[in-house]
Amino acid sequence: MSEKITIYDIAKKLNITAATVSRALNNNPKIKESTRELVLKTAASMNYKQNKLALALKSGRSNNIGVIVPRIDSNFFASVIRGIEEELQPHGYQVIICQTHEDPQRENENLYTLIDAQVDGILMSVTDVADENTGAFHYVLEKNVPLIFFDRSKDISGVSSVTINDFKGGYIATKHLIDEGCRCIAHLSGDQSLAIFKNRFLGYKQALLDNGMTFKEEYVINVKSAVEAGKDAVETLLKLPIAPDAIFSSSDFAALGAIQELKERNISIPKQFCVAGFSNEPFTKFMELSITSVDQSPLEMGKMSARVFLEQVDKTETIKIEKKVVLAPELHIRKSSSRTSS
Amino acid sequence: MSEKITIYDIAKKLNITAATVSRALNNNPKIKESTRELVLKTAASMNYKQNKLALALKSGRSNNIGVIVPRIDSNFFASVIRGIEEELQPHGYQVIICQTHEDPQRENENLYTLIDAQVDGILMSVTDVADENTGAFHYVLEKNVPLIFFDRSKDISGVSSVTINDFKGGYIATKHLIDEGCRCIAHLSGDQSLAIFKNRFLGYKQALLDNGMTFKEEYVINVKSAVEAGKDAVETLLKLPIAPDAIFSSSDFAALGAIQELKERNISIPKQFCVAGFSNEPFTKFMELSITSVDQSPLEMGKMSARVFLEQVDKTETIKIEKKVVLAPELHIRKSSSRTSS
DNA sequence: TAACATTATGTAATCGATTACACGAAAGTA
DNA sequence: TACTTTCGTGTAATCGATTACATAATGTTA
Repeated sequence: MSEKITIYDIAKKLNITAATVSRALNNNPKIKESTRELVLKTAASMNYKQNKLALALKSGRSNNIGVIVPRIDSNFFASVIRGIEEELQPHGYQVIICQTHEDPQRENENLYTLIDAQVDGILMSVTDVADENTGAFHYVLEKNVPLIFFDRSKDISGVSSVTINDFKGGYIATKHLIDEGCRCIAHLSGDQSLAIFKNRFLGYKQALLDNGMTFKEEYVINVKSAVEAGKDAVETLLKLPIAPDAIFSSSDFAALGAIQELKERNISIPKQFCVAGFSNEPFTKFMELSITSVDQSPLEMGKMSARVFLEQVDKTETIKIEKKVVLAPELHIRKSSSRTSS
Repeated sequence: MSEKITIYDIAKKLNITAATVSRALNNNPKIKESTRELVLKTAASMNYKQNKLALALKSGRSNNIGVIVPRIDSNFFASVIRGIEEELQPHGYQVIICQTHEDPQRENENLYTLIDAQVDGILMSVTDVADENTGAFHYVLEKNVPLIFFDRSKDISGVSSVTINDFKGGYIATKHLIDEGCRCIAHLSGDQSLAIFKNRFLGYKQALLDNGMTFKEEYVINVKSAVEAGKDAVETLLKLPIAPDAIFSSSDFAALGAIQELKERNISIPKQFCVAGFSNEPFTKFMELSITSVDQSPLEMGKMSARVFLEQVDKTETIKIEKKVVLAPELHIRKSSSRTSS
């Protein structure tokens, strides 16, 4: 029914060559004004649409960029992607989504697939930072495809990154708990091979030390980012000789679980026990007992990553710029830790 | 540094033609076994990767599919996209994301852009159903690109859709409130030009009538899907001569706002007042006073949409199949409406 | 008017892969 | 031995656009 209209069809109709049509459509100054107008009018009337694939093949640029995340149905990653899409759309780029489900092999496959698909850049949040196998990453770099890490990054030369200052995030959350009068603060940490969790932990530790409090290993519990894990952690913590009176959790979900378990045990929040989480998930502010949390400004992170990509893509290919953007975390103080103001 | 390796490079090295290389790589049976092995080995050693753009241009299939949603950072849409990605990834398709921000013009632009980019199919949730301007949609259909609506659909011949039974969703939620002993149930509705909201409303109405209750216009309030809107609605409802004792909200966010406002006024939930929402947003089950809500199984909706696409794409192009898949909603009963069980 | 500059357009290669058709060589058949 | 298949590979067109180079048409100058 609708045959594809190409520049050859236009050329034939006007008794000129495809080259002239192409030039006319691209506003090449060497084309006579009358010809240009004729071509433009004819193209419109024939409902011509440029075939981007042909253009991509010729130019070597697909105008697609790939985004790799552990999973898309998390508020954080979805917001980052939103930021990326909004920033790149005006520049004519389309965003291709890939998920790793925290599987390093999936991550590798995604990288190869995206390069195969000739994307013009890859923005990603790394899944397994500890994995020594950086083959796929170097493969990307060899192809001179800009690679940008956001949130979770890996230390690879030539790769830019956009992260938040997780150390500071851990620090201000912990400092806040101290300021609220908490004397013994526990920490629910995440996978320490990931810099984000490591730094949140280090920020927590430093805040304790800077404020004359002692740091003890047994108050740090490694948890998965899940409600159940938070409950279990509280159970463990309350068995300690000296029970803590506050928790700084590197995950909002674990913080929620902790709160649920504390309530179960009739421990009053924030009076007897304060809790702060990390990520500022939407639910933290919806709760009746709203949860204090560190915001990571995911939308801004996405936009910034996109901007870094745009900078890289314009540069001469031979120059490797390595830009490290670090965004500031922001503590949202809510009921779960507001003794003074409530 | 890393020049792109093409089949011509392999051909030159082996003193054969690119055609033979292509055939060997594609397991064409006409190729001598020894030649095939040689080519495969050489290709591997030269680190050859097929250029998908060239393939796409030749075959007319990009192996990309476009997904258009109002916004990606909503749990519902993100989950649908997750489902789509997981179902299509094994089939070699990449997912391109577009957002409309509820702007019909953006929606049109996205449609044209995706077709320009030669996607093999478009899966979308419609932004403005009332808009009579279906030009972009027909443009897609003329190009014989499979178009599938999910959740929010528009009635266009030749277009398949995957939705949930919103009527039933509204019905079972309302029936549940009736069963809990509520005598006067209000409804927070959404944009009635969207079938999903219209049907939730109709289900609500029918449940009332089927159970000997009277339906009154003044108990139906049109709200935006936002917390504030829910609060305002409660304020309005409580001013009525006979105040309602329950709310069925077509949005979880409005339901949350309603609950907050009711609590503010010291109305006890669920004893004096029951509330049920729609969408089963993550926060509904996290609340201390968890919120009853209708689940739309977004992941399943995404997977199903992808499957419908896969069916369409294989068929001969001339046959227009129009498949309407309707998923069953599921009511998750929680504290905000559990008088009997709690 | 001859010589030259300028302008607009045509010719053909290119991007990288696929594939209908052609063709030579080997194998099978009479 | 002569003829027909079969097999494996080469030739060249194709997908749709861009662009270096060639060339025709027009204008300018001495």
